[in-house]
Formats: sequence, C-alpha cells, structure tokens
Amino acid sequence: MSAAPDDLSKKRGYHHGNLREALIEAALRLIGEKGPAGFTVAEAARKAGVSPAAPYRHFRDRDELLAEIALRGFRNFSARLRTAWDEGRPRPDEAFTRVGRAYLTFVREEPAYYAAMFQSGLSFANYPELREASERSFGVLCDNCAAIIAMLPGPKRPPVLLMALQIWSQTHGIASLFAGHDMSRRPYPVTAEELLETGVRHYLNGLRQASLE
Amino acid sequence: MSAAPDDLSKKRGYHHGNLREALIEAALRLIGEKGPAGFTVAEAARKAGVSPAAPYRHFRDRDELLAEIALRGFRNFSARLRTAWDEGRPRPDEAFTRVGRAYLTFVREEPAYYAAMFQSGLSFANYPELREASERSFGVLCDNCAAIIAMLPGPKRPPVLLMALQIWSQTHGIASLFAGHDMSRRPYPVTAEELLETGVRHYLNGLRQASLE
DNA sequence: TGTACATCAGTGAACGCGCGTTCACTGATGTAC
DNA sequence: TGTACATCAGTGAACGCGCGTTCACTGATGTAC
Repeated sequence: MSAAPDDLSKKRGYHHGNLREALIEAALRLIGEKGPAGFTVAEAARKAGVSPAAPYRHFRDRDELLAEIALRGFRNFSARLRTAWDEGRPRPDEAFTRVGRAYLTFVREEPAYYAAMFQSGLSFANYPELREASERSFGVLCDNCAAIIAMLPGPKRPPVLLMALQIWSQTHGIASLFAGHDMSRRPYPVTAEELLETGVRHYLNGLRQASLE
Repeated sequence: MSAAPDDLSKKRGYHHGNLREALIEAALRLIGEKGPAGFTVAEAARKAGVSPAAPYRHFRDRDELLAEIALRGFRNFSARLRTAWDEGRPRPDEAFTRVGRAYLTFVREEPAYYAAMFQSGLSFANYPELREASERSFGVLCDNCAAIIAMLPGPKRPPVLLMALQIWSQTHGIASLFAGHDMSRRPYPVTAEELLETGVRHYLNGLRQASLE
C-alpha cells in the first residue's frame, strides 16, 4: 500500500492510487454544476487527470457510477436524518423539526447527491442495493412519524405510511422548488426552512385535532 | 391558404403545411417518453417527417422550441386551474379541492408539459413570456388561497404568499414523487389524490385553529 | 386567364463536436521463492 | 536482499454514433399586373 495520495497536485505516475474515489468526487462536482443528465464519464475522467478509458476499470458503465453516487447519497442522507432525530430527544416534535432542517441542509450542501438520488432516472430495479438504501431512508422518516403519532392525544390516529408520505412530499416539494440548485426563479421573501416549519406545524395541529375525533 | 393538412398520413409534398405544430407535438411526445434532457431537435424533425434543418425555419434553436412548449404548458395549466376553481363555487374549500385534483390530472395527462415547465432547466431570464406565464399560474393559486384565507374564522390569518407556497410545494412534491412519469418506484397503497386531499385538509384545519389565536 | 417574379419553407450535405465504450497494450506493484 | 513473475490499473487510439447548427440550394406558393 503506497502512501495515501491526499495530495492531488502532483502526478502520481502511472497509477493514480485512488481513482475510484477521485472519479466519484469529480462526478459529484459535475452533477452539482449541470445536473445528472449533464454528467459525463469522459469529463469526470478528465477532471481526475486520467484517460477516458480508465473509469471502466472501476465501473462497468456510466449508470453504475451514477448508481454508486446515489447509493452513497442515500446512506449519507439516512445518517444525517438519524443524527438529527437523536432518538427523539428531548421531545419528538422538537426532534422532528430538526429532521426537517437536516433534510433541507442536505439538499443545499449536497445537491449532487440529491439530484443523483431523485432526478437521475436510474431504475431501482437494476440496483437492488440502491432500492434498499432508499427504503432505509424512508424508514427513518417512518419511524419519526410513528413517534409523533404516538404523541397524539386522541384515539383516531393517522396511518404512519400516510403521514410519512405527506411529510416527505411536502419536504421534497419545498426542497426542489426553493432549495434546489437550478433556481432560475427569483428569491422569495421567505426561507425554505420557514416554509417547512410553519407548514408542518399547521399540518400537525390538524392531525392532533382530527385525532380527537 | 391550402387545405388544412389534418391528414398526416400522406406526403404533403415539398411544403409541410403545419410544421411548427407538428414539431411541437413530436417534441411533446419525446419529452413525455424520455424527459426534457432526452429530447432532440433532430429526432423531432424525423418524427415530423422532415429534414434535420427544417426546424430552424421555425425556431432559433433547441431552447426556443423547449421554451415554446413550456409556455404553452403554463397557459394550459393556468386555464385548467381557473376552470377547476370556477370562481370558488359553490364554496371555496370545495373549489380548492377541485383545483388540487386538476393539478394532479394535469401532471398525469401532460407529463411532457410539466417536465418542460419544471425540469427543463430553462432560464426564465431569457424568456420573459415564460416567466410571466409561470407567474400567472402561480397567481391563480394565490387568488384561490386568498379566498380560502378569507373564510377563516379568526383574526390571525396567514399571509397569502406563505400559504400559496406551502400548498404549491405540497402539491408539486406529491406530483413529482407519485404522479410523475419516471416512476421507478413501486406503487404505494394510496393514490396521489388521497395524499393531497387529506394532507391539505389537515393543513387547513391547522390554519383555522391558528387563526383563532 | 396567363405570366413574371418575390417569397417562403423545405432539402441535403457538411461542419465540428463530444460522447460511451472497447481493445490491445504497457508500466508499476507486490509477492513467492 | 535480489530476482522472476503474475496481477493490476493505467494508456491511447479507435469505433460508431448522434447531435446542433449552418449553408447554398430548390421547389412550391401566392400575388401583381
């Protein structure tokens, strides 16, 4: 094992040393700039300082590279959500607010991951690991929702799946409209966070009321 | 003016007669199948039975064709929302539910329009008409929300813009996750319409409660 | 009714481009002895 | 410690492809007289 080539400034000679990671990083930058459709294997290779054939030593084809990125995206995403939730401390509603913020932060900090996960058009059918990872992410959200539902006062509680899908789509909608990377629209006088927090607050109050029946 | 070439089955000779429309239709089909990034001027020309240079008699470049489609999309969209609203009859909340359904119906029936409008990456800055049309669509939604807000009982009403953005993102989120054309996910045991209607119902109940202060 | 002509909407060939991917190859690395 | 060799991760040239766009052109259309 050679010394870790953390320093990319100098040529490493014939062998790159860490090409797989370098390609993924380059692809992330490209996707962040131009979206998943604009990303190109050749350009990623160029950015990594390597011939256009080199990537095929590490990925079967373009889609496999994209899938790897989406996979890492989902895992990173799950980890962030879980950390934000922190097992629902000190109270589930407070933790839930943190999770929403973490979601938006992820979209802002890692727009390329988010794009690979939700706008790449990758078929989950061809990448079972990817589907599993995405389901685990959704699972985190479901667990959170279950804890919130358990706090509702009344006997008429909503199904967890329904609530999770509603929360998810509200958050996803805000993220793609107001926190995305392709904002050709002008800024609105309200942040994505405010939108999400007040929106969810009203929604939860509605749920509480309905649970009382 | 020659006879309208409604019948496309036979060659029209040297002149197509209605190429502009034929190109737009072809592009809509292509976008519907492969997304805005997969759409190609050359392929649209092929589908219209015309040489690859012909489209440039009608559109300056690829983006202009895309922008024209997005423009028509927004106009169609506005018209549908206005029709569904029907001036808030018989009651605003009922009309509002219709508008939500019309939104989802539009996404399902015209996925190509929706994609051109929201996923094409077109910069509104270069197409002022497009920006205006999109703002008119949003304006319809704002008017609807204003009417709903006027029905709230209490003195503490939410700002129209805030509510409109929240409704919009909830609907957009549901549309892109569950009513889009690139569903690689498996079906969920709940329709997009149910998600939207119950979600909005809870949200509105929360608003009502909050308005009472 | 007939003819000259301007206009227009097409053609088809060509341009430069960049892509994904394959192939036979080669230089570097690490291991067995 | 030194050497032979298998393995591996690169190279670079090439393939076939399809794209957006331009250009000089040509056939059809409609109008003026």
